[in-house]
Amino acid sequence: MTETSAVPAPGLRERKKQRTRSALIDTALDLFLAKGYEATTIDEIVAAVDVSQRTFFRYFAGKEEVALSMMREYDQRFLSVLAARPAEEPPIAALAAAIRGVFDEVRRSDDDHASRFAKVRDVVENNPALAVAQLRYFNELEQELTSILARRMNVDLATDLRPTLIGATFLAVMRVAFESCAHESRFQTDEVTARIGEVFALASETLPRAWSGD
Amino acid sequence: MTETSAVPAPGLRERKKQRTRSALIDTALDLFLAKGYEATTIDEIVAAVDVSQRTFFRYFAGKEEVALSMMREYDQRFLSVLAARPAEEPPIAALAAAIRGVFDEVRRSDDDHASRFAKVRDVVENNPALAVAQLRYFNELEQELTSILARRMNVDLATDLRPTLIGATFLAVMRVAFESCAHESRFQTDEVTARIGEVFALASETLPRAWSGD
DNA sequence: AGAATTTATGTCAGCTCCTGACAGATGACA
DNA sequence: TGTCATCTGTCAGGAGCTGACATAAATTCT
Repeated sequence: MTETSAVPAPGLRERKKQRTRSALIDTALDLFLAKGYEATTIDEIVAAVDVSQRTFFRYFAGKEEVALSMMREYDQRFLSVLAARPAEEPPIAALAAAIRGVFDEVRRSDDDHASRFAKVRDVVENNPALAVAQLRYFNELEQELTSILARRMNVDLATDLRPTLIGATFLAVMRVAFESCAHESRFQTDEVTARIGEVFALASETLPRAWSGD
Repeated sequence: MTETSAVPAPGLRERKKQRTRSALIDTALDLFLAKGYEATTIDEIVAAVDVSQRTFFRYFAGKEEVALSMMREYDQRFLSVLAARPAEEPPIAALAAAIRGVFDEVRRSDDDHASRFAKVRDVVENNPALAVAQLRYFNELEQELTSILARRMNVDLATDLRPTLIGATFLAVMRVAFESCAHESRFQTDEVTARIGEVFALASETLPRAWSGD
């Protein structure tokens, strides 16, 4: 009953692909949770799903990707929500609204997503290599984010550094919020959104003061 | 004439180690510049230095480390300069002063350092994998930085998120400065310091406004 | 429906990064 | 000089990842 418009019929082939992809993600996450990320080998994952190793690497560029592929989906949603915000809105307000929008979507979606999300955060928090990979994702997100901001502010990225500055500091603040949640093992969406609100308020109070030379 | 106290005599063994370490770094960087990072294999590096592969991995945890080991040294200097700043200084001012201090040191040191620095930035900028590793370094730096800030501000890191916020945004701004330099292939220390100054001024003007809801 | 074409998957062979275990070489120190 | 600690080399092997080619399956065409 999930209807995404402009997609007449997924087709058997496409459905099978989605199924294997999901299977790979789920069993990988479960194995990571059970045995740890490093200790889990790709051979074990593909054996459990009953596909060849080569197939795995056609779906995911590497072992990290399968763990973080979901994050990327959320990032993409965030960006599209942001792009849809009215242009008159000041940058930080638009960013805050976009974050809230994504969490609303997640909350409304099937429990499946929420449980996967919790698993991913759990796995990532307990593994340095994945934390690094997550940094990379944040970095990619930052680039897409700044280009959207530049469009909104109607300036050129190469000559005007303000979109870059705002995007970078915004994501830094978000990162602080997420990490403080992780540090206290608070992964429920309600807790996370609440924390984001707190950190946002704190940032609005702290940063202007700090950067104006106080 | 560089005197680090409490080091009576380096000893032959220690000197040899330093020599191998330096040789590995230099030849690695040169090979990276000549053939590219990915295309350069560890076997080639150790062959050029005439050491076994096993030895390489005893000096560096991985291929990335040899390229970025220098960055880490600068980071350490930055942190120690920061720790030495007077406690009355506001956080951002102390951070700015520490950055300036490190660049002064670099400028005063042998040309060796400067040329290595240029090589490193060149190699890193042209390779995604290294850019990722650099993100990791930035992240480690951030943690050490925030704990120093917390000590300066005399608060607890776990309960007061302000040091984390300030540290994260400060490094974000520095990153913007560095990346804008790299984007224009400006690696001279004078150019970099000048750019840092500009970005700092821009941040002081932009961020307070953005975060106070303008 | 059957043939033709596209596309996903499997197999295999091989490269590179990285590690553990053990043996040999070399500087440190009495 | 001889003992000891430490650095280094060699070997074997596992894990991640890729290219090339063949097979199987789904889509499209006739």
